[in-house]
Amino acid sequence: MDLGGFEDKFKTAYDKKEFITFFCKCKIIYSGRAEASLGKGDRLVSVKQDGTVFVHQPEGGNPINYMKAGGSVDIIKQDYGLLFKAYNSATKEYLELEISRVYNFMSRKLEDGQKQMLAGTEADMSDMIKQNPSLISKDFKPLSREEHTKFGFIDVFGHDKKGTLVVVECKRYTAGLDAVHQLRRYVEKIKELKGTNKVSGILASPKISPNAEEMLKKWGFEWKLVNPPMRLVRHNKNQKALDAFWS
Amino acid sequence: MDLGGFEDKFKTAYDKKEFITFFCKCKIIYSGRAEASLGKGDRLVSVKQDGTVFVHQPEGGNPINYMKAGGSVDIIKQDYGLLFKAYNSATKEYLELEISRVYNFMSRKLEDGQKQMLAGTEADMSDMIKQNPSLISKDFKPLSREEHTKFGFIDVFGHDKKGTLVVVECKRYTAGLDAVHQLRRYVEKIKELKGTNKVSGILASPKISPNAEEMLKKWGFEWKLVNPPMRLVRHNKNQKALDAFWS
DNA sequence: TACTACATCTCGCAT
DNA sequence: ATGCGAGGTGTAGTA
Repeated sequence: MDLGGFEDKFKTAYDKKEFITFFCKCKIIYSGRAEASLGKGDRLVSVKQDGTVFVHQPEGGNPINYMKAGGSVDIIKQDYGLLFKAYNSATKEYLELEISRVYNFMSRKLEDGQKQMLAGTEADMSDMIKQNPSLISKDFKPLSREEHTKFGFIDVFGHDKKGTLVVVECKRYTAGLDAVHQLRRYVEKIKELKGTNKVSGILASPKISPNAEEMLKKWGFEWKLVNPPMRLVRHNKNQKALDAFWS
Repeated sequence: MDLGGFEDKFKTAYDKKEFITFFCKCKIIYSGRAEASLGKGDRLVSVKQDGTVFVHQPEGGNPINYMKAGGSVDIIKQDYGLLFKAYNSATKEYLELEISRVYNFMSRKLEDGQKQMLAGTEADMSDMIKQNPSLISKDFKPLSREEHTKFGFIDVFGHDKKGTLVVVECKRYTAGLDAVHQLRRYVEKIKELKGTNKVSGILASPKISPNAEEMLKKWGFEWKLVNPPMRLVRHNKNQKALDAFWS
Protein backbone atom coordinates (compact mmCIF):
# COMPACT_ATOMS: atom_id res chain seq x y z
CA MET A 1 0.00 0.00 0.00
CA ASP A 2 1.14 3.51 -0.82
CA LEU A 3 2.53 5.30 2.24
CA GLY A 4 1.02 8.63 1.24
CA GLY A 5 -2.40 7.03 0.90
CA PHE A 6 -1.97 5.37 4.26
CA GLU A 7 -1.02 8.66 5.88
CA ASP A 8 -4.19 10.31 4.59
CA LYS A 9 -6.44 7.43 5.58
CA PHE A 10 -4.89 7.24 9.01
CA LYS A 11 -5.25 10.93 9.73
CA THR A 12 -8.87 10.99 8.57
CA ALA A 13 -9.77 7.97 10.68
CA TYR A 14 -7.81 9.25 13.68
CA ASP A 15 -9.62 12.59 13.58
CA LYS A 16 -12.95 10.75 13.49
CA LYS A 17 -11.80 8.64 16.44
CA GLU A 18 -12.29 5.39 14.61
CA PHE A 19 -10.77 2.07 15.58
CA ILE A 20 -7.71 1.81 13.32
CA THR A 21 -5.70 -1.28 12.54
CA PHE A 22 -3.03 -2.04 9.95
CA PHE A 23 -0.25 -4.45 9.01
CA CYS A 24 3.14 -2.90 8.43
CA LYS A 25 6.88 -3.41 8.44
CA CYS A 26 8.50 -1.27 11.13
CA LYS A 27 11.28 -0.76 13.64
CA ILE A 28 10.18 0.16 17.17
CA ILE A 29 11.55 2.25 20.01
CA TYR A 30 9.86 2.70 23.35
CA SER A 31 10.97 5.08 26.05
CA GLY A 32 9.20 5.65 29.34
CA ARG A 33 8.87 3.18 32.17
CA ALA A 34 11.80 1.36 30.57
CA GLU A 35 13.79 1.63 27.37
CA ALA A 36 13.03 -0.87 24.64
CA SER A 37 13.85 -1.40 20.99
CA LEU A 38 12.83 -3.89 18.34
CA GLY A 39 14.38 -4.31 14.90
CA LYS A 40 12.54 -4.31 11.61
CA GLY A 41 9.74 -6.80 11.09
CA ASP A 42 6.07 -7.23 10.14
CA ARG A 43 3.48 -6.37 12.80
CA LEU A 44 -0.13 -5.55 13.45
CA VAL A 45 -0.68 -2.05 14.81
CA SER A 46 -3.98 -0.87 16.32
CA VAL A 47 -5.11 2.49 17.62
CA LYS A 48 -8.32 2.30 19.62
CA GLN A 49 -11.01 4.93 19.92
CA ASP A 50 -9.75 6.06 23.32
CA GLY A 51 -6.15 6.44 22.13
CA THR A 52 -4.93 3.04 23.30
CA VAL A 53 -2.19 1.75 20.98
CA PHE A 54 -0.92 -1.80 20.71
CA VAL A 55 1.52 -3.62 18.45
CA HIS A 56 1.49 -7.38 17.94
CA GLN A 57 4.16 -9.57 16.44
CA PRO A 58 2.87 -12.50 14.33
CA GLU A 59 3.14 -14.85 17.30
CA GLY A 60 2.76 -14.66 21.06
CA GLY A 61 -0.05 -13.77 23.36
CA ASN A 62 0.79 -10.25 24.49
CA PRO A 63 1.38 -7.05 22.55
CA ILE A 64 5.09 -6.41 22.15
CA ASN A 65 4.45 -2.70 22.68
CA TYR A 66 1.54 -0.61 23.79
CA MET A 67 0.42 2.75 25.10
CA LYS A 68 -2.47 3.22 27.46
CA ALA A 69 -5.33 5.58 26.69
CA GLY A 70 -4.67 9.26 27.20
CA GLY A 71 -1.92 9.93 24.69
CA SER A 72 -1.75 11.22 21.14
CA VAL A 73 -0.48 9.94 17.82
CA ASP A 74 1.29 11.86 15.05
CA ILE A 75 2.50 10.64 11.69
CA ILE A 76 5.47 12.40 10.15
CA LYS A 77 7.09 11.91 6.75
CA GLN A 78 10.71 10.75 6.85
CA ASP A 79 13.25 9.71 4.28
CA TYR A 80 12.86 6.00 5.15
CA GLY A 81 9.04 6.19 5.15
CA LEU A 82 6.80 7.34 7.98
CA LEU A 83 7.43 7.98 11.65
CA PHE A 84 4.46 6.96 13.81
CA LYS A 85 4.83 8.74 17.16
CA ALA A 86 2.55 7.86 20.06
CA TYR A 87 3.28 9.90 23.15
CA ASN A 88 1.86 10.77 26.52
CA SER A 89 3.33 13.95 27.92
CA ALA A 90 1.77 13.37 31.33
CA THR A 91 3.54 10.04 31.88
CA LYS A 92 6.56 10.89 29.70
CA GLU A 93 6.15 7.81 27.55
CA TYR A 94 7.04 7.62 23.89
CA LEU A 95 6.42 4.87 21.38
CA GLU A 96 7.89 5.35 17.94
CA LEU A 97 7.40 3.16 14.90
CA GLU A 98 9.63 3.73 11.92
CA ILE A 99 7.31 2.44 9.24
CA SER A 100 8.88 1.40 5.96
CA ARG A 101 5.89 -0.40 4.45
CA VAL A 102 2.14 -0.65 5.05
CA TYR A 103 0.43 -3.79 3.73
CA ASN A 104 -3.22 -3.45 4.78
CA PHE A 105 -5.31 -0.88 6.56
CA MET A 106 -8.81 -0.76 7.97
CA SER A 107 -10.72 1.55 10.26
CA ARG A 108 -14.24 1.88 11.56
CA LYS A 109 -16.24 3.48 14.33
CA LEU A 110 -17.24 0.60 16.60
CA GLU A 111 -20.31 0.76 18.84
CA ASP A 112 -20.28 -1.34 21.98
CA GLY A 113 -21.97 -0.57 25.28
CA GLN A 114 -21.67 -4.06 26.75
CA LYS A 115 -19.83 -5.12 29.88
CA GLN A 116 -18.61 -8.62 30.51
CA MET A 117 -20.25 -10.88 33.07
CA LEU A 118 -17.71 -13.05 34.82
CA ALA A 119 -18.06 -15.98 37.19
CA GLY A 120 -15.48 -18.13 38.87
CA THR A 121 -13.30 -15.44 40.43
CA GLU A 122 -11.81 -15.47 43.89
CA ALA A 123 -14.73 -13.34 45.08
CA ASP A 124 -17.10 -16.08 43.91
CA MET A 125 -15.00 -18.59 45.78
CA SER A 126 -15.28 -16.69 49.06
CA ASP A 127 -19.01 -16.30 48.40
CA MET A 128 -19.31 -20.03 48.04
CA ILE A 129 -17.47 -20.62 51.30
CA LYS A 130 -19.66 -18.19 53.17
CA GLN A 131 -22.78 -19.94 51.78
CA ASN A 132 -21.35 -23.33 52.52
CA PRO A 133 -19.07 -23.04 55.56
CA SER A 134 -18.76 -26.78 56.00
CA LEU A 135 -16.25 -26.61 53.15
CA ILE A 136 -13.90 -25.23 55.80
CA SER A 137 -14.99 -27.21 58.84
CA LYS A 138 -18.07 -28.55 60.59
CA ASP A 139 -18.26 -25.80 63.16
CA PHE A 140 -17.13 -22.80 61.12
CA LYS A 141 -19.50 -19.84 61.33
CA PRO A 142 -18.71 -17.17 58.78
CA LEU A 143 -19.42 -13.59 59.75
CA SER A 144 -18.19 -11.55 56.83
CA ARG A 145 -16.75 -11.88 53.37
CA GLU A 146 -14.39 -9.74 51.30
CA GLU A 147 -13.86 -7.48 54.29
CA HIS A 148 -12.16 -4.44 52.80
CA THR A 149 -12.51 -2.12 55.75
CA LYS A 150 -12.00 -2.88 59.43
CA PHE A 151 -9.42 -5.63 59.45
CA GLY A 152 -7.86 -5.49 56.05
CA PHE A 153 -8.65 -7.50 52.95
CA ILE A 154 -9.84 -10.76 54.41
CA ASP A 155 -11.61 -13.21 52.13
CA VAL A 156 -13.80 -14.88 54.75
CA PHE A 157 -13.84 -14.10 58.46
CA GLY A 158 -15.72 -15.93 61.22
CA HIS A 159 -15.39 -18.09 64.30
CA ASP A 160 -15.81 -21.66 65.48
CA LYS A 161 -17.98 -23.16 68.22
CA LYS A 162 -15.37 -22.49 70.88
CA GLY A 163 -15.25 -18.82 69.98
CA THR A 164 -11.87 -18.93 68.27
CA LEU A 165 -11.72 -16.41 65.46
CA VAL A 166 -11.06 -17.83 62.02
CA VAL A 167 -9.44 -16.11 59.05
CA VAL A 168 -9.79 -17.80 55.65
CA GLU A 169 -7.67 -16.87 52.65
CA CYS A 170 -8.82 -18.22 49.26
CA LYS A 171 -6.75 -18.89 46.18
CA ARG A 172 -8.19 -20.04 42.87
CA TYR A 173 -5.05 -21.94 41.95
CA THR A 174 -2.08 -23.47 43.68
CA ALA A 175 -1.34 -21.50 46.82
CA GLY A 176 2.28 -20.45 47.14
CA LEU A 177 4.47 -18.77 49.72
CA ASP A 178 2.90 -15.40 49.06
CA ALA A 179 -0.53 -16.73 50.01
CA VAL A 180 0.84 -18.07 53.30
CA HIS A 181 2.39 -14.68 54.04
CA GLN A 182 -0.88 -12.97 53.27
CA LEU A 183 -2.74 -15.25 55.65
CA ARG A 184 -0.17 -14.68 58.36
CA ARG A 185 -0.47 -10.92 57.96
CA TYR A 186 -4.23 -11.03 58.37
CA VAL A 187 -4.07 -13.31 61.39
CA GLU A 188 -1.52 -11.04 63.07
CA LYS A 189 -3.70 -8.04 62.34
CA ILE A 190 -6.76 -9.64 63.87
CA LYS A 191 -4.82 -10.71 66.94
CA GLU A 192 -3.64 -7.16 67.39
CA LEU A 193 -7.04 -5.57 66.85
CA LYS A 194 -8.98 -8.02 68.99
CA GLY A 195 -6.32 -8.36 71.64
CA THR A 196 -6.45 -12.13 71.58
CA ASN A 197 -4.26 -15.03 70.54
CA LYS A 198 -7.20 -17.24 69.75
CA VAL A 199 -7.15 -16.68 66.00
CA SER A 200 -6.72 -19.51 63.54
CA GLY A 201 -5.78 -19.19 59.90
CA ILE A 202 -6.99 -21.37 57.07
CA LEU A 203 -5.77 -21.38 53.50
CA ALA A 204 -8.41 -22.65 51.06
CA SER A 205 -7.27 -23.61 47.57
CA PRO A 206 -7.38 -26.52 45.12
CA LYS A 207 -3.66 -27.11 45.67
CA ILE A 208 -0.69 -25.95 47.73
CA SER A 209 3.00 -25.93 46.90
CA PRO A 210 5.30 -28.01 49.17
CA ASN A 211 7.23 -25.01 50.49
CA ALA A 212 4.02 -23.18 51.19
CA GLU A 213 2.61 -26.13 53.11
CA GLU A 214 5.78 -26.41 55.17
CA MET A 215 5.67 -22.75 56.11
CA LEU A 216 1.96 -22.98 56.82
CA LYS A 217 2.51 -25.79 59.31
CA LYS A 218 5.47 -24.02 60.87
CA TRP A 219 3.21 -21.13 61.71
CA GLY A 220 0.36 -23.29 62.91
CA PHE A 221 -2.08 -22.71 60.10
CA GLU A 222 -4.16 -25.18 58.14
CA TRP A 223 -4.77 -25.93 54.51
CA LYS A 224 -8.19 -26.97 53.24
CA LEU A 225 -8.75 -28.37 49.77
CA VAL A 226 -11.46 -26.24 48.14
CA ASN A 227 -12.10 -26.05 44.42
CA PRO A 228 -13.18 -22.72 42.97
CA PRO A 229 -16.80 -22.61 41.80
CA MET A 230 -17.88 -22.60 38.14
CA ARG A 231 -14.57 -24.03 37.03
CA LEU A 232 -15.12 -26.34 34.11
CA VAL A 233 -18.70 -26.90 35.20
CA ARG A 234 -19.58 -27.94 31.70
CA HIS A 235 -16.93 -30.62 31.68
CA ASN A 236 -17.48 -32.16 35.08
CA LYS A 237 -21.20 -32.48 34.68
CA ASN A 238 -23.32 -34.66 32.49
CA GLN A 239 -21.28 -35.49 29.43
CA LYS A 240 -24.24 -35.90 27.11
CA ALA A 241 -25.50 -32.39 27.76
CA LEU A 242 -21.98 -31.27 27.02
CA ASP A 243 -21.66 -32.90 23.70
CA ALA A 244 -24.96 -31.44 22.68
CA PHE A 245 -23.92 -28.00 23.77
CA TRP A 246 -20.42 -27.88 22.42
CA SER A 247 -20.49 -29.76 19.18
CA MET B 1 -19.53 -7.47 4.29
CA ASP B 2 -21.22 -10.65 3.15
CA LEU B 3 -20.99 -13.41 5.77
CA GLY B 4 -20.50 -16.12 3.19
CA GLY B 5 -17.63 -14.21 1.63
CA PHE B 6 -16.13 -13.69 5.07
CA GLU B 7 -16.38 -17.39 5.85
CA ASP B 8 -14.48 -18.28 2.68
CA LYS B 9 -11.80 -15.66 3.20
CA PHE B 10 -11.35 -16.65 6.81
CA LYS B 11 -10.98 -20.35 6.06
CA THR B 12 -8.50 -19.73 3.26
CA ALA B 13 -6.38 -17.42 5.42
CA TYR B 14 -6.62 -19.73 8.43
CA ASP B 15 -5.43 -22.71 6.39
CA LYS B 16 -2.48 -20.65 5.19
CA LYS B 17 -1.75 -19.64 8.80
CA GLU B 18 -2.00 -15.97 8.05
CA PHE B 19 -2.50 -13.25 10.64
CA ILE B 20 -6.25 -12.57 10.47
CA THR B 21 -8.10 -9.59 11.82
CA PHE B 22 -11.65 -8.30 11.35
CA PHE B 23 -14.29 -5.98 12.76
CA CYS B 24 -17.62 -7.57 13.57
CA LYS B 25 -20.76 -7.43 15.66
CA CYS B 26 -20.94 -10.40 17.99
CA LYS B 27 -22.06 -11.91 21.27
CA ILE B 28 -19.40 -13.77 23.27
CA ILE B 29 -19.24 -16.73 25.62
CA TYR B 30 -16.07 -17.98 27.30
CA SER B 31 -15.83 -21.14 29.33
CA GLY B 32 -12.67 -22.51 30.83
CA ARG B 33 -10.67 -21.00 33.64
CA ALA B 34 -13.79 -18.99 34.42
CA GLU B 35 -17.19 -18.48 32.85
CA ALA B 36 -17.82 -15.23 31.03
CA SER B 37 -20.37 -13.74 28.70
CA LEU B 38 -20.68 -10.49 26.80
CA GLY B 39 -23.77 -9.19 24.96
CA LYS B 40 -23.89 -8.04 21.37
CA GLY B 41 -21.54 -5.25 20.29
CA ASP B 42 -18.86 -4.23 17.77
CA ARG B 43 -15.36 -5.63 18.31
CA LEU B 44 -12.00 -6.29 16.72
CA VAL B 45 -11.14 -9.98 16.46
CA SER B 46 -7.66 -11.29 15.62
CA VAL B 47 -6.31 -14.76 15.05
CA LYS B 48 -2.53 -14.90 15.08
CA GLN B 49 -0.32 -17.25 13.14
CA ASP B 50 0.26 -19.47 16.17
CA GLY B 51 -3.46 -19.77 16.94
CA THR B 52 -3.61 -17.03 19.56
CA VAL B 53 -7.01 -15.33 19.49
CA PHE B 54 -7.94 -12.00 21.00
CA VAL B 55 -11.02 -9.80 20.99
CA HIS B 56 -10.93 -6.07 21.71
CA GLN B 57 -13.78 -3.77 22.54
CA PRO B 58 -13.52 -0.23 21.08
CA GLU B 59 -12.02 1.07 24.32
CA GLY B 60 -9.77 -0.21 27.06
CA GLY B 61 -6.26 -1.51 27.19
CA ASN B 62 -6.71 -5.27 27.46
CA PRO B 63 -8.50 -7.78 25.24
CA ILE B 64 -11.92 -8.57 26.65
CA ASN B 65 -11.46 -12.20 25.62
CA TYR B 66 -8.56 -14.27 24.40
CA MET B 67 -7.21 -17.75 23.85
CA LYS B 68 -3.55 -18.67 24.07
CA ALA B 69 -1.73 -20.42 21.27
CA GLY B 70 -2.34 -24.11 20.89
CA GLY B 71 -6.04 -24.25 20.07
CA SER B 72 -8.11 -24.43 16.91
CA VAL B 73 -10.79 -22.31 15.30
CA ASP B 74 -13.89 -23.42 13.40
CA ILE B 75 -16.54 -21.35 11.71
CA ILE B 76 -20.03 -22.80 11.45
CA LYS B 77 -23.12 -21.44 9.72
CA GLN B 78 -26.06 -20.70 12.00
CA ASP B 79 -29.48 -19.16 11.57
CA TYR B 80 -28.36 -15.90 13.20
CA GLY B 81 -25.14 -15.72 11.18
CA LEU B 82 -21.86 -17.48 11.96
CA LEU B 83 -20.55 -19.24 15.02
CA PHE B 84 -16.82 -18.68 15.54
CA LYS B 85 -15.55 -21.43 17.86
CA ALA B 86 -12.06 -21.28 19.30
CA TYR B 87 -11.26 -24.22 21.53
CA ASN B 88 -8.39 -25.95 23.23
CA SER B 89 -9.21 -29.53 24.15
CA ALA B 90 -6.06 -29.87 26.25
CA THR B 91 -6.97 -27.03 28.61
CA LYS B 92 -10.75 -27.42 28.15
CA GLU B 93 -11.23 -23.81 27.18
CA TYR B 94 -13.86 -22.58 24.76
CA LEU B 95 -14.42 -19.17 23.27
CA GLU B 96 -17.48 -18.70 21.10
CA LEU B 97 -18.44 -15.65 19.09
CA GLU B 98 -21.93 -15.51 17.68
CA ILE B 99 -21.23 -13.25 14.73
CA SER B 100 -24.16 -11.40 13.21
CA ARG B 101 -22.22 -8.97 11.03
CA VAL B 102 -18.71 -8.58 9.65
CA TYR B 103 -17.65 -5.05 8.68
CA ASN B 104 -14.03 -5.38 7.54
CA PHE B 105 -11.55 -8.19 7.11
CA MET B 106 -7.84 -8.40 6.39
CA SER B 107 -5.24 -11.13 6.56
CA ARG B 108 -1.60 -11.52 5.69
CA LYS B 109 1.40 -13.71 6.39
CA LEU B 110 3.67 -11.60 8.57
CA GLU B 111 7.42 -12.17 8.74
CA ASP B 112 9.20 -11.14 11.92
CA GLY B 113 12.27 -12.72 13.47
CA GLN B 114 13.07 -9.88 15.86
CA LYS B 115 13.19 -9.97 19.64
CA GLN B 116 12.78 -6.94 21.83
CA MET B 117 15.72 -5.44 23.71
CA LEU B 118 14.71 -4.11 27.08
CA ALA B 119 16.57 -1.98 29.60
CA GLY B 120 15.51 -0.63 32.94
CA THR B 121 14.18 -3.82 34.50
CA GLU B 122 14.65 -5.00 38.05
CA ALA B 123 17.58 -7.13 36.87
CA ASP B 124 19.25 -3.97 35.58
CA MET B 125 18.59 -2.36 38.93
CA SER B 126 20.32 -5.13 40.86
CA ASP B 127 23.18 -4.97 38.33
CA MET B 128 23.53 -1.29 39.03
CA ILE B 129 23.65 -1.90 42.77
CA LYS B 130 26.28 -4.60 42.42
CA GLN B 131 28.39 -2.23 40.28
CA ASN B 132 27.83 0.64 42.65
CA PRO B 133 27.36 -0.79 46.16
CA SER B 134 27.62 2.61 47.82
CA LEU B 135 24.03 3.09 46.70
CA ILE B 136 23.21 0.78 49.61
CA SER B 137 25.85 1.82 52.14
CA LYS B 138 29.49 2.81 52.39
CA ASP B 139 30.73 -0.56 53.55
CA PHE B 140 28.49 -2.86 51.55
CA LYS B 141 30.39 -5.56 49.63
CA PRO B 142 28.18 -7.37 47.14
CA LEU B 143 28.97 -11.02 46.50
CA SER B 144 26.27 -12.18 44.13
CA ARG B 145 23.32 -10.94 42.16
CA GLU B 146 20.06 -12.46 40.96
CA GLU B 147 20.65 -15.56 43.05
CA HIS B 148 18.09 -17.87 41.50
CA THR B 149 18.42 -20.98 43.63
CA LYS B 150 16.20 -23.28 45.61
CA PHE B 151 16.44 -20.99 48.64
CA GLY B 152 14.69 -18.30 46.68
CA PHE B 153 15.53 -15.48 44.43
CA ILE B 154 17.74 -12.87 46.09
CA ASP B 155 18.39 -9.69 44.11
CA VAL B 156 21.73 -8.75 45.67
CA PHE B 157 23.57 -10.63 48.41
CA GLY B 158 26.72 -9.55 50.25
CA HIS B 159 28.18 -8.47 53.57
CA ASP B 160 29.44 -5.40 55.38
CA LYS B 161 32.83 -4.61 56.99
CA LYS B 162 31.84 -6.27 60.25
CA GLY B 163 30.98 -9.50 58.47
CA THR B 164 27.22 -9.16 58.81
CA LEU B 165 25.47 -10.72 55.85
CA VAL B 166 23.30 -8.40 53.81
CA VAL B 167 20.26 -9.25 51.70
CA VAL B 168 19.00 -6.59 49.30
CA GLU B 169 15.59 -6.74 47.66
CA CYS B 170 14.98 -4.32 44.76
CA LYS B 171 11.69 -2.93 43.53
CA ARG B 172 11.38 -0.69 40.50
CA TYR B 173 8.35 1.09 41.92
CA THR B 174 6.79 1.76 45.27
CA ALA B 175 7.57 -1.14 47.59
CA GLY B 176 4.50 -2.52 49.34
CA LEU B 177 3.77 -5.07 52.02
CA ASP B 178 4.50 -7.95 49.68
CA ALA B 179 8.05 -6.69 49.11
CA VAL B 180 8.66 -6.52 52.87
CA HIS B 181 7.45 -10.09 53.26
CA GLN B 182 9.67 -11.21 50.45
CA LEU B 183 12.68 -9.61 52.09
CA ARG B 184 11.80 -11.17 55.42
CA ARG B 185 11.51 -14.58 53.82
CA TYR B 186 14.97 -14.32 52.27
CA VAL B 187 16.57 -13.07 55.48
CA GLU B 188 15.03 -15.91 57.47
CA LYS B 189 16.21 -18.39 54.89
CA ILE B 190 19.77 -17.09 54.98
CA LYS B 191 19.81 -17.14 58.78
CA GLU B 192 18.72 -20.75 58.69
CA LEU B 193 21.18 -21.81 56.02
CA LYS B 194 24.17 -19.98 57.45
CA GLY B 195 23.32 -20.67 61.06
CA THR B 196 23.71 -17.07 62.12
CA ASN B 197 21.54 -14.23 63.28
CA LYS B 198 23.83 -11.61 61.81
CA VAL B 199 21.84 -11.01 58.65
CA SER B 200 20.47 -7.63 57.75
CA GLY B 201 17.81 -6.91 55.17
CA ILE B 202 17.60 -3.88 52.94
CA LEU B 203 14.76 -2.88 50.68
CA ALA B 204 15.90 -0.71 47.77
CA SER B 205 13.24 1.16 45.82
CA PRO B 206 12.36 4.67 44.68
CA LYS B 207 9.48 4.74 47.17
CA ILE B 208 7.85 2.77 49.97
CA SER B 209 4.26 2.68 51.17
CA PRO B 210 3.64 3.79 54.79
CA ASN B 211 2.35 0.41 55.94
CA ALA B 212 5.28 -1.30 54.32
CA GLU B 213 7.75 1.04 56.03
CA GLU B 214 6.11 0.45 59.39
CA MET B 215 6.34 -3.32 59.01
CA LEU B 216 9.92 -3.02 57.76
CA LYS B 217 10.98 -1.14 60.89
CA LYS B 218 9.07 -3.52 63.12
CA TRP B 219 11.18 -6.35 61.80
CA GLY B 220 14.43 -4.41 61.99
CA PHE B 221 15.02 -3.93 58.27
CA GLU B 222 16.04 -0.83 56.40
CA TRP B 223 14.79 1.02 53.38
CA LYS B 224 17.17 2.69 50.97
CA LEU B 225 16.04 5.12 48.30
CA VAL B 226 17.34 3.84 44.96
CA ASN B 227 16.00 4.85 41.57
CA PRO B 228 15.90 2.25 38.84
CA PRO B 229 18.41 2.80 36.01
CA MET B 230 17.52 3.97 32.49
CA ARG B 231 14.24 5.46 33.59
CA LEU B 232 13.39 8.49 31.50
CA VAL B 233 16.99 8.94 30.40
CA ARG B 234 15.63 10.62 27.35
CA HIS B 235 14.11 13.39 29.39
CA ASN B 236 16.73 13.88 32.04
CA LYS B 237 19.83 13.94 29.91
CA ASN B 238 21.44 16.38 27.59
CA GLN B 239 18.94 17.36 24.97
CA LYS B 240 21.41 17.56 22.12
CA ALA B 241 22.69 14.02 22.56
CA LEU B 242 19.10 12.98 22.71
CA ASP B 243 18.10 14.57 19.50
CA ALA B 244 21.00 12.87 17.81
CA PHE B 245 20.04 9.51 19.25
CA TRP B 246 16.32 9.63 18.80
CA SER B 247 15.80 11.36 15.49
C1' DT C 1 -4.66 10.32 44.76
C1' DA C 2 -2.30 6.36 46.97
C1' DC C 3 -2.53 1.65 48.65
C1' DT C 4 -3.92 -3.09 48.29
C1' DA C 5 -4.87 -7.41 46.08
C1' DC C 6 -6.84 -10.00 41.95
C1' DA C 7 -6.02 -11.57 37.10
C1' DT C 8 -9.17 -16.61 32.24
C1' DC C 9 -3.01 -12.68 34.60
C1' DT C 10 1.49 -13.90 31.05
C1' DC C 11 6.20 -14.98 30.80
C1' DG C 12 10.74 -16.84 31.82
C1' DC C 13 13.92 -19.39 34.56
C1' DA C 14 15.40 -22.98 37.65
C1' DT C 15 14.65 -27.24 39.91
C1' DA D 1 5.91 -30.38 34.82
C1' DT D 2 6.00 -27.45 38.82
C1' DG D 3 7.42 -23.64 41.68
C1' DC D 4 8.58 -18.97 42.07
C1' DG D 5 8.95 -14.15 40.99
C1' DA D 6 8.90 -10.19 37.58
C1' DG D 7 5.94 -7.40 34.60
C1' DG D 8 6.78 -0.95 30.68
C1' DT D 9 2.25 -5.71 34.39
C1' DG D 10 -3.36 -3.82 34.06
C1' DT D 11 -7.54 -3.21 36.69
C1' DA D 12 -10.87 -2.62 40.32
C1' DG D 13 -12.13 -1.19 44.92
C1' DT D 14 -11.44 1.64 48.91
C1' DA D 15 -9.72 5.20 52.14
